[in-house]
Amino acid sequence: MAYTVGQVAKVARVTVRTLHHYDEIKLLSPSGRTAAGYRRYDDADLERLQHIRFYRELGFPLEEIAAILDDPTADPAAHLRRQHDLLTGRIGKLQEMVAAIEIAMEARRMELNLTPEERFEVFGDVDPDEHAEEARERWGDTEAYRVSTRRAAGYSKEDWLRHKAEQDDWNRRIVAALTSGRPADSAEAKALAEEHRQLIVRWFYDCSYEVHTGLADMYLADPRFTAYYETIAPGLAEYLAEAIHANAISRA
Amino acid sequence: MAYTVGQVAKVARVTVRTLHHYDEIKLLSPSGRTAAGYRRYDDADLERLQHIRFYRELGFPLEEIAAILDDPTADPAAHLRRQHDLLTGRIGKLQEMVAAIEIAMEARRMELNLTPEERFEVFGDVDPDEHAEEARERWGDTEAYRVSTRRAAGYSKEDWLRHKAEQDDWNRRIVAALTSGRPADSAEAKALAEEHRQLIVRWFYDCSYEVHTGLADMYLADPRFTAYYETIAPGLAEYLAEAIHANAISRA
DNA sequence: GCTTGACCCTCACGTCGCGGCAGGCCGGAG
DNA sequence: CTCCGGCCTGCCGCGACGTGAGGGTCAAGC
Repeated sequence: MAYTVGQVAKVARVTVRTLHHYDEIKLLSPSGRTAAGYRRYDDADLERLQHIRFYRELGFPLEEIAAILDDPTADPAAHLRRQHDLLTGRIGKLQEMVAAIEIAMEARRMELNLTPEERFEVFGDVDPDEHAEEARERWGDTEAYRVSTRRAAGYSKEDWLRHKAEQDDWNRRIVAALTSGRPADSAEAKALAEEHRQLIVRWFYDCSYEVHTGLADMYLADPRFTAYYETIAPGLAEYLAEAIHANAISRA
Repeated sequence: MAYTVGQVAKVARVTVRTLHHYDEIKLLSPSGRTAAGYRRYDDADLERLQHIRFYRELGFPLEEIAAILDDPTADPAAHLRRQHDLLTGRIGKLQEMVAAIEIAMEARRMELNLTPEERFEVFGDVDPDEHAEEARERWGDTEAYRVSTRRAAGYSKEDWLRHKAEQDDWNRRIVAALTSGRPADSAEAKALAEEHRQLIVRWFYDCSYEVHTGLADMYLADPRFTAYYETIAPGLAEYLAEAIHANAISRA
């Protein structure tokens, strides 16, 4: 029930120096000392340290942690609830970042560039300035920049032409399927959805069925992607999204 | 296409000082300067800054970020893939922490204490020491500590007795349902599952149907919780878990 | 042409959360 | 009694900026 600094450090995965520091700033002072001046920690100290570690892990400054832990109106259960909320919030934020990365990957794949503002949106809310004022320039005229980044991506010109040919071929075939009235859950449409996924895997990044259906939803939710598909054929975004979902389900 | 420090700082949500710092350590030097010595950033600089921000957000030291970004063998697409992987990894870690919090909440609810080692398990892998050597002492004899923490939780003695009565009543009724052979997806069992959830909500923490089914899985996966329910009645852990799932489905 | 205020520059010192080492005092095993 | 590992208290250093101080720059309005 009583532990030395070393023991505490080991079990809590912190260094002895850290415990000294916490003692110095009175964030966590051991409940007692031995005659020789050795720090003695008890179970309550360990519990406090666990909470400290938790908030620290989430990036809270030590001073704030002290305020949280010394708040007399918060019982232990409240701390657990708060931690639970914090975690789910963080997870949500990270999932948004994942979504942003997937957007970036798809934007790259479609040779569609993002404005600087869009590229940083993931890191927080934008102050509702103009924002879409200069939205026109995101579609055009940066051909030179595109070419340069394309070179940087490590593809040779021939690779790129081959990919473009495959992509064009696929485009033609899905437009044919759409205009000929084949339902989006038909075997043919599903096969085209699967080909779409394979195209991504071969040329860009590993795209599981889960990620693929995520993309499908994105095509509908994000006007930039919807617009991209709509320029190929009206109704294509929705058709493709449905086919992707049907394909994913039938492969599960 | 050309930005001043202030403009970059605004769009990237960093301070001017940070940009100065990145310039000092040559992590991100503006592509040019004006005659007066003003820093001028271009789109490529912004792209680099975006990556820097990303890795920084995930806690990477600047030096390492420089190494990652200056690695000539990594094309832009590879960065996106890497970032995607990093994020999903982080999410996984946070979800484990959520699970640990839920365990802690349930452990608290059941008056079951965790050993110090268990309490810190969430923060990383344990070196496979003895670990369960002294597992016996986690079940017993810390009555005094329990009482003290219970007081700290803000419940009065009467509150606690009322809760205990409710809990005992529920215990009796679910054991009756189990032994009388009522199927776990019967209306009666589902009602008892719902009561279980309400009991948690009233006395401990907000427990959605989602969290509730999470608990059900935990009762089966974690021997500590299984053992707890088994001591009340053999087969109860499984029965309750099934009833909780059935209840959650029928409420969805 | 001149002021004014917002923006930019370069030092340079301060802060936070420790890491790491020096120099010295315990404490139990042999 | 003597080790060796562990503990103690300074104290300096570092990474990633924050925060002025002291001074030049630029576009807008008079």
